[in-house]
Amino acid sequence: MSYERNERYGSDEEMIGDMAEVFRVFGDRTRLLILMALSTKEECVGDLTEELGMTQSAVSHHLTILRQSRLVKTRREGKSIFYSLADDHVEDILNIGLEHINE
Amino acid sequence: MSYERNERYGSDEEMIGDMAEVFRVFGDRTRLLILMALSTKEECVGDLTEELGMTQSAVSHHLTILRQSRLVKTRREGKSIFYSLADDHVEDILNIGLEHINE
DNA sequence: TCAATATATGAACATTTAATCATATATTCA
DNA sequence: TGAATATATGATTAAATGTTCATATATTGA
Repeated sequence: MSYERNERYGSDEEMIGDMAEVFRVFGDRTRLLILMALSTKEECVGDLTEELGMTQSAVSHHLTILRQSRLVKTRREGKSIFYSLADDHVEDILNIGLEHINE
Repeated sequence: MSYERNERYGSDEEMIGDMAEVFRVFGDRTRLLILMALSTKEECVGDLTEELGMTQSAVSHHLTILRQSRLVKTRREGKSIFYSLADDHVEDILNIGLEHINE
């Protein structure tokens, strides 16, 4: 395997930086729990908060990070905001991480 | 997809924690560069150090982290220690991260 | 055995990160 | 409009992380 520069990136540095950032976002227990919860169904912030047993604020901060990394997308319905995985890549990454630790 | 408990793990908590830890290790620019360098060939610490343009100490600290996470393995040859990727999973994870940012 | 070379380790420091608390911003419904 | 509910945001703090510097531990060959 060789890691060639992609057209979308002006430099390798930039590409590596983005890659590291994505992995860093996955590298948190709470965010993994959120992503796994969302892998079966979309869910609103309140339900996620209850499920995770942490403060609403903490969950919301993590959701912001996940949103900024484009790993999740949102949909508003009345007062609630429903979160779901942005695309199939997210599950692929979760699965490969799972495979790795279960090797 | 559902994330069921694996036999190897006493609890989901433990499994999630391990997964987060693996991703966290990938979530660093320098470590990604090391892993990518090692994806084509084994390499000793000195060469990696030169290639990365950082101090030998910094590189060594990162290598320790990679070793502890079992992402790389080592082989001594005289005074040099050669590092290489531990298994195919490592490249799989790199590739999927690369795919994600190039989506 | 001693000097030279390659690598690892520990302590210190600066930066980043996650959690919390308080509060702001929607949205609904009476 | 105003109260209630759901979510987001900003400041603060404690803990984790990456780098550096100094030094320790192998290994080789003279």
